[in-house]
Amino acid sequence: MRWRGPAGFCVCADNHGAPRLPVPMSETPSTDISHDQHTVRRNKLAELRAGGFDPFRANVEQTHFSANAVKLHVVGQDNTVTVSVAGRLVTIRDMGKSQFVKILDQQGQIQLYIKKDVVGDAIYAAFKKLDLGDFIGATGTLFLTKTGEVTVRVEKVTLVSKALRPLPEKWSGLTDSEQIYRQRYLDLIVNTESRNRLMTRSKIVSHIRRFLEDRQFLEVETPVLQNVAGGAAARPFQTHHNTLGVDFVLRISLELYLKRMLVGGYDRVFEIGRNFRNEGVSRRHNPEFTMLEVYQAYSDYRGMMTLVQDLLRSLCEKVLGVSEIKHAASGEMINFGGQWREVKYKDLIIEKTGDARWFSRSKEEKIAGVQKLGLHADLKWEEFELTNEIFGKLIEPTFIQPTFVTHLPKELCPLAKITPDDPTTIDVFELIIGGMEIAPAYSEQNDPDVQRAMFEAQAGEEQQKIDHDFLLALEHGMPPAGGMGIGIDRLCILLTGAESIRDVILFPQLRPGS
RNA sequence: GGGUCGAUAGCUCAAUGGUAGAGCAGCAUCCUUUUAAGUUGUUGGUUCCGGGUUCGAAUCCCGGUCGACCCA
Repeated sequence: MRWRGPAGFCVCADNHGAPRLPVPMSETPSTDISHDQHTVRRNKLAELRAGGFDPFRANVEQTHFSANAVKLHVVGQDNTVTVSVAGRLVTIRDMGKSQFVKILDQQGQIQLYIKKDVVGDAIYAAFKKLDLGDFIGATGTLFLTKTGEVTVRVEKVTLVSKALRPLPEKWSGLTDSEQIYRQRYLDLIVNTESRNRLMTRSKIVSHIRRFLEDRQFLEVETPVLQNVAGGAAARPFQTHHNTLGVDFVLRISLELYLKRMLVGGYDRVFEIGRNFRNEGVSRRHNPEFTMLEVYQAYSDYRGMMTLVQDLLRSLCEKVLGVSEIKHAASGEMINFGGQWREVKYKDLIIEKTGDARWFSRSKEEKIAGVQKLGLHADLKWEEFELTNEIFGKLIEPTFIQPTFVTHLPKELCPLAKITPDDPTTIDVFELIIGGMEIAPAYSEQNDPDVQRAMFEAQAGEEQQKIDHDFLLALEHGMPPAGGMGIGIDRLCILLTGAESIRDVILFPQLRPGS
């Protein structure tokens, strides 16, 4: 049954149902508040309600998103296809008795053309009272304008939701980074680049899921609240469960629970989940960040090499539609084709230090060597940390093209298998692209006794941080496996050419505003 | 945690110790194919907050808040 508005409303003359734009009952400007846009809009809202019109409707017909609608137009056949679109009013070009306006929906913008003699005086007058930012629904036919833009010739139009605050300036958008992060929704409305970048992130994550599922990997979800934060070396956030009366920490890694899944017989598993590290905030670090971890039984780190190459190539091709991307900082093109470079960690260090016997030098000699390279050497650091300073500061940033650095010192990760012919290194790789660590992968340690010993050595005086429940799981037997982690945020920085991790996170962590 | 820089109208930005301005947005006006539409007029300020210096502070000094970048 058709809804009929009370007197004073404009209901469309057609028989399609819903009431359309309201016609204000009276002009009621009293004091001049024209400078205060919020008040002006509140007054318009009150006028709508006083007229019995709902400024926040339940729904409106939407047959097409903007880009899909535009595709329906056939050149030379104007006004043959009818569409209903909906979105936020972002541009108004008022020409008196007709207007071109644009609305923004998930796919972008579409232009609408509304003519007084098509919709009638009352609807047209009401339409003129709409504000930038309001949500409207419109139905009409597609035509091509003089300048060649597919446009909806509006026959019916409905105010769907009133905006009480003005939009940021349409040309420059938002530039204040603080406001961009705190009010991301505004950034998404007015900054097309942000919109596209963050939408690309969604597509990347979605494609990763499909890619892995196609290869028989199962997605699982493991606990965020944990008794022991394992799988990485990082300070955890602490929290408390009231009714259990127990303190928990937020996870810093997905690793130990996913390996329990291998024990449980899930041979190929992955999780895309949030990790939390109570550490610094920077262009490359957010306290909460998203990791992909993948485990494949009966594979090893070399199997992960193939997997990650296939995955990244697939992402470039299917999500970005390219085979190489531009490295934002250097401008160099990163090529994802061919066999990626593979080099041993030790060889890189020896090359950089020019010292073939670097790894048998004393700690004092290593400190001197680090300083000689112009780096800060903290006297408290262990020997492997001194060496790794060279890697992190002088080697890693120079690898723009995809590079597998293999056989890292065993102290850098206690969860990988020792290299059979070198007891000082582990069977792992670190994939470097664009000067960033993108993906570490291991031949996973599955000997419970070796694992316990490595945990104990790493924990030092903090033996309570050892996850004994995980070791118990390993004693039940875990298949050999290759495992890999990819920092999704950094991957998105790389693939979208962003300058900061904050640009690929919808709501990056900030101090509370005032 | 340290250093550097920044915060002015709803938004984007001017104003270098002497009357806080412009564009967009808003308000009002003209305009029935515009593309940052155009036209005429017009409203709008706790210059981040708190102190200080000065006849006088957006501007100089001190402290704080928030942000960006660099370093740890």
